[in-house]
Amino acid sequence: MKHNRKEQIVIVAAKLFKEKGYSAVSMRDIAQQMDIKAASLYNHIKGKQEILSSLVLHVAREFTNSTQTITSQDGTALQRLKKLIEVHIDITLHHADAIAALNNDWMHLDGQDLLDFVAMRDQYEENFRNIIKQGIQTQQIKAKEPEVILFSILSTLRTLYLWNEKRGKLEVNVLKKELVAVLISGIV
Amino acid sequence: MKHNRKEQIVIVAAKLFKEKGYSAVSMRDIAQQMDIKAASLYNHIKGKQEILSSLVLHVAREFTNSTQTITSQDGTALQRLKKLIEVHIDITLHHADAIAALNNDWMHLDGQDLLDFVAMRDQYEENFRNIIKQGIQTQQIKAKEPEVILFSILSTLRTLYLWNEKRGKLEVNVLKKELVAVLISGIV
DNA sequence: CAGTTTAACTAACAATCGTTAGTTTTGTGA
DNA sequence: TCACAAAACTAACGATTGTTAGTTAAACTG
Repeated sequence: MKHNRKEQIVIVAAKLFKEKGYSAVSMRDIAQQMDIKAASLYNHIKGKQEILSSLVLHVAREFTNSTQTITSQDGTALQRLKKLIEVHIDITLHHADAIAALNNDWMHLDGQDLLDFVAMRDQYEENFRNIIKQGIQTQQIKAKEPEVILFSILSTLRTLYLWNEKRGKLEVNVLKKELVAVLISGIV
Repeated sequence: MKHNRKEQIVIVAAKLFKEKGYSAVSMRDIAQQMDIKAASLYNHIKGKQEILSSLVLHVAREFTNSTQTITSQDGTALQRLKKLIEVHIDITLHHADAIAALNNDWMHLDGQDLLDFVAMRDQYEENFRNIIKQGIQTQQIKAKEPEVILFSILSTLRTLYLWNEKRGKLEVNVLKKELVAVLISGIV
């Protein structure tokens, strides 16, 4: 199966990108990890850039789709915010390695891939921002600066991929509950 | 002044590292930004690695020193936590570019520099963790999992360098107040 | 002004980079 | 078993990497 082999390459590459970053990982590094020679990779992929864009755009699309689903359903701003956080956690845990590239290596995308990614990322943040603003309007959320809240929540979620492996992994539902509580209700 | 010139190189390099990451920035890139040739850089520095370690270890030491000052002074856990957050914000705004390398490129340090950095980082986190645990013991902090709180707060602080430039910079004291409020008291 | 250091330069090095071409091995289906 | 496709291989390419050697111009120091 050609599909299968390409996926293997992408998965292996993601792990290496996570450790050293896209630029510091060579095609020979990836090949070695698969017990083949670098030239053999090109039977399955067009080049290094394709590995990165497969990795990044695939997860970015998942984020985009999930958010649109949530905003199309009804519920209060706070309910949506909770749902958004939970979905973000799900995607993160399911694509732990790819998230690293999405966070740190997206700027090495080129051409249309870069434009597409930035557009999706902006749209995702805008969605998040609107839900927060809506929560402030309906007085479910008390703080004044929506940007600070957006920043705080998104930073935490985007860095989750690092902490989840570092720390003896909590059960998913426990993690969700704790994290939602801390992000929404604070700690005091 | 030799010192001055080296500092200039480090500052320029930090800006480039922030944009593309350590590995994607060549000595020729750095030189071009300073309007000299790459070979001329070596009149002032030993090599690329020295730029990175100057950058990263200097800021890491600032974090370490500040934390030790705070933990040596008295105050409740919550007061210390607030102070810690405020100092972290100060250092971040004062070394906006270097923070990027500290967050994303520390793994490219080598030898003793890498060991030193990891040790300082671990110690910093351990300090943070102890203050949170102390807050839970004295019941100033209500949440159960200290690790989730530590993760949430540190993630936000470590990503601040990205948001502060992106967003029309708030006045420092406003930013501190808002951020402390969101991180400590939540948003509902 | 003479002497010396500072900091720039040109040229080149070995190593490594992503990638291509051409060839051989492996596996599959008739 | 034979034919063909898939997937590995070797060898090499031009470009770029960090870095060194040797040289020259500018700037202090006596």
